Amino acid sequence: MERLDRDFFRRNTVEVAKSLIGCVLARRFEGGIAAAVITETEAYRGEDDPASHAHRGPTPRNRIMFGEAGGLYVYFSYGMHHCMNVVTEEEGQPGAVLLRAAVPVQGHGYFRANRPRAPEKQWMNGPGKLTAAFAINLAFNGLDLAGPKQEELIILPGAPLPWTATPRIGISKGVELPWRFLADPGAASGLAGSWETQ
DNA sequence: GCGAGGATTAACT
DNA sequence: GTTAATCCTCGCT
Repeated sequence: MERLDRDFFRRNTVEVAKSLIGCVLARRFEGGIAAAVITETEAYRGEDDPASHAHRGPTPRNRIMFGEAGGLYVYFSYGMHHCMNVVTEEEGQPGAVLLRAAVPVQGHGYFRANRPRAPEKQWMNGPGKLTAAFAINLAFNGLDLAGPKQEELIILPGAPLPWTATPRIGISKGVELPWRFLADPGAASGLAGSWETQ
């Protein structure tokens, strides 16, 4: 199956965030592949979005958000967690979709190894947990998910899932924008058993 | 150079 | 429901 290409990501950030629900995040580990269906995303844009890291213009940290669509923007937060985003919009226009949660569908052993203390249902039901399960860290910042060369981390198209839009979580500004998208629990549960989001 | 705060999580009471 | 953990980034001096 072919990965999502740059044209998929080079669109309005909110549209990409919706479209990613149901798509499959796939990671190549030594010896095999692990994959999970994306069930929760949030859209972050630029000047019009006070909650976005890109709101006040480019900095060394957020420069990836201003780059080519399909890039991976990883940042470190609260002294202990990483969060991963996919860059959207035309180059020069900031935008990224935060991947917040997913349901494992392949390579459970890898996820279990990366989340040794958590039960399966809580392996990746939050942004920090998702990056932990996929072993994503700052070394992945700037990785080109749409690049035909790299095989470490890609996103594959999946069956579209019904979703709901809600306000974003954990932010103090821009709280009124309904830019969080989460798969309908019923639809997601058919993929790999029940799941829940905190 | 310094200080504040953060797109969170897990372990408490 | 409350809070500690923990460190990078940014903005200001």
